[in-house]
Amino acid sequence: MSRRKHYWLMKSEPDAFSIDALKKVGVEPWNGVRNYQARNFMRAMQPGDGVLFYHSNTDVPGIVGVAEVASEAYPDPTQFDPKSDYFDPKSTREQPRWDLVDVKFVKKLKRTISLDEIKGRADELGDGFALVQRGSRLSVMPVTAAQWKFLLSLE
DNA sequence: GCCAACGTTGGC
DNA sequence: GCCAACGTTGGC
Repeated sequence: MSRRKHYWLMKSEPDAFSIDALKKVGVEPWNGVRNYQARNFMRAMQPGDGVLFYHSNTDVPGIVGVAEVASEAYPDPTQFDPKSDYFDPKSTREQPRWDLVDVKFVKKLKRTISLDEIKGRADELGDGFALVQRGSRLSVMPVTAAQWKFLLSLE
């Protein structure tokens, strides 16, 4: 089954995992997502989908790079590991709660497309872009092809 | 099933 | 470090 390429935005705190860290390892399992909506978006991902890599909780939050979905969703192993911060005692191997996808480095942007700048372009992005919705804490969200194109044109 | 309490996210 | 917004938990 193939389908048209979809686009996403994924947030990471650079202290925990940055675009530079992804560049270094090449491919990384995107573990630790513990939000059902974000998980469901990952379940909808297919290899080859585009990912905007976003740095949150940092001096200048914003889009810093481009990555690519490199696997279908599969159970996040950290949910089974009692020593992990992401351990979930309610999750079992028979019935895992949390999935992840592998994410592959594509490129680092020449500059950060800051959240400030993105907010300033809200009109061009259209309503309901989850990133700039008040109070939105979603860490994985869909991006339309038009939004993808527009955001990368700002680089 | 309601909702208060609590924990987390993430901008500032 | 603060705190608003939001999701989850658990008592009832």
